[in-house]
Amino acid sequence: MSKALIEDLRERGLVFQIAGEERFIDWLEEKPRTLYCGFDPTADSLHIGSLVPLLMLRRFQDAGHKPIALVGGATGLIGDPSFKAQERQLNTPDVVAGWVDKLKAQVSRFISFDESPSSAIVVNNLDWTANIDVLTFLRDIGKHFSVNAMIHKESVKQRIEREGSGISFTEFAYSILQSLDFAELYKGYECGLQIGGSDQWGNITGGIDLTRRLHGAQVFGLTMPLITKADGTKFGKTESGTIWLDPAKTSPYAFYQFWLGTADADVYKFLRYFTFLSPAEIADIEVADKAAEGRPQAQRILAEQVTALVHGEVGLVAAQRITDALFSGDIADLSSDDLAQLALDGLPVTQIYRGDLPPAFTQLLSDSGAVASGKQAKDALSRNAVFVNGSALGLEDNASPAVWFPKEQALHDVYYLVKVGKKKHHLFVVSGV
RNA sequence: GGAGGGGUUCCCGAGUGGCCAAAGGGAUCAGACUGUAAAUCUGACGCGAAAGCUUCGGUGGUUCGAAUCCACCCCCCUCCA
Repeated sequence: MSKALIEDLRERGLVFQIAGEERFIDWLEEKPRTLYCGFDPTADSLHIGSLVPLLMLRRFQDAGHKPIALVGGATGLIGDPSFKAQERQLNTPDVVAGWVDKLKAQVSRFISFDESPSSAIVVNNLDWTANIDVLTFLRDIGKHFSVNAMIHKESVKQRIEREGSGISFTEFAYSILQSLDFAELYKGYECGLQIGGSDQWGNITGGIDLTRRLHGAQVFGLTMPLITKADGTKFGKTESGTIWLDPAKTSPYAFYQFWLGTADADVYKFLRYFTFLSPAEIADIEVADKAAEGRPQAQRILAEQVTALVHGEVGLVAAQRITDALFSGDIADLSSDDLAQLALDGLPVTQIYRGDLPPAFTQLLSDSGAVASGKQAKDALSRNAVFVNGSALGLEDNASPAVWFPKEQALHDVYYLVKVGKKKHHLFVVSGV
């Protein structure tokens, strides 16, 4: 069972390093084990960077093990310096506490809570760190850490060695807190494995050392590779910012579109990372795509799988409905209800009275957020890249509201669907005379 | 506390009195080609429809004119104590 799990993870390329590798497989095979992964509240939502570890917890749970999702109510107050170029801004305790609650709900959706032995647990490390006093911390915990070893960790090396940066004691001590988490979870839940991104290696091995010193126990660590894109740009960011897991911050439609836009060079790898499709199924998709002309199927499958995982079937259907309407359907066929639904499903929408329309279309577009600035709108207009309900506008129309939104062309009297460029859509609801 | 080095437009990074809204690279946006790809080419890239307005850590000052010079202050880094 567990051998098959590790084999599957290796095939997917999800195993970067294992701490304690010689004994790890046997240990995992022996009986159902407890493992954990930490998620620090650095915002009011997780983003897709946390998806791989979340799914990893699920993969272990599916193989019969018990996952613990740790939300870093304490570590989130400090800030993990690992591979960060700069010291981070501290957030206030009540803000972090609010984020902890949101993250708890979010991580809970990816692992299952039944009454079985492998039922998941969510914990907050503030529970065991909040009341440690300084002297106890320094004497009982700090004594186990060698500063000599800590400053040589790759994760903080840059901050220590490179001119122009630096690291506060606060952040430097972060890895001690995370190490303590592992030891505490071992003590409280017999948790014997911590998983995390490859940047967490130093923090994980710190926890392994501490657990051995405090409890004389051998525990393990497994890291996942950093997710990279073939073009070298950072994974998980787009022009409109981070891709969040919270549908209020990134709509299911935008989320679906993000995955649909995955580069060919990355898409099969991402299928292995982000879905539960077997490596064999994924290989079949790749073969079929190679044989076929035109657009590969992999992006669509990836988008469907991941959107369903994160936003459920309902979210996926909504995302696809908008996608169909905007990219392949005929917008004139959309019913009034459909249009209203698109707005609810995440299509950006602006309501405005006809009399309040600004003097320039570029201004309307930038005010509504459809474009980043009037300059961009102007550029698009001059290249005939702006469409209202399917007909192109030019730069010469910029100052004539009657041309942008002619009454007789309104869909259901009030709707104007504006397209800027190939992919950006914005719905205007224009009322009044 | 002492000595030295820095803070430039989203990022990196040039720029030491006018030719600077500020080189170059990256990122981003739009067009062409396409598959809502990639690569490539073209254009845009502080804000503004425009006239024009606002930037180079902050505040004052010198000057016809300052990102560039002066004073004070804030922040970061290195070494020393």
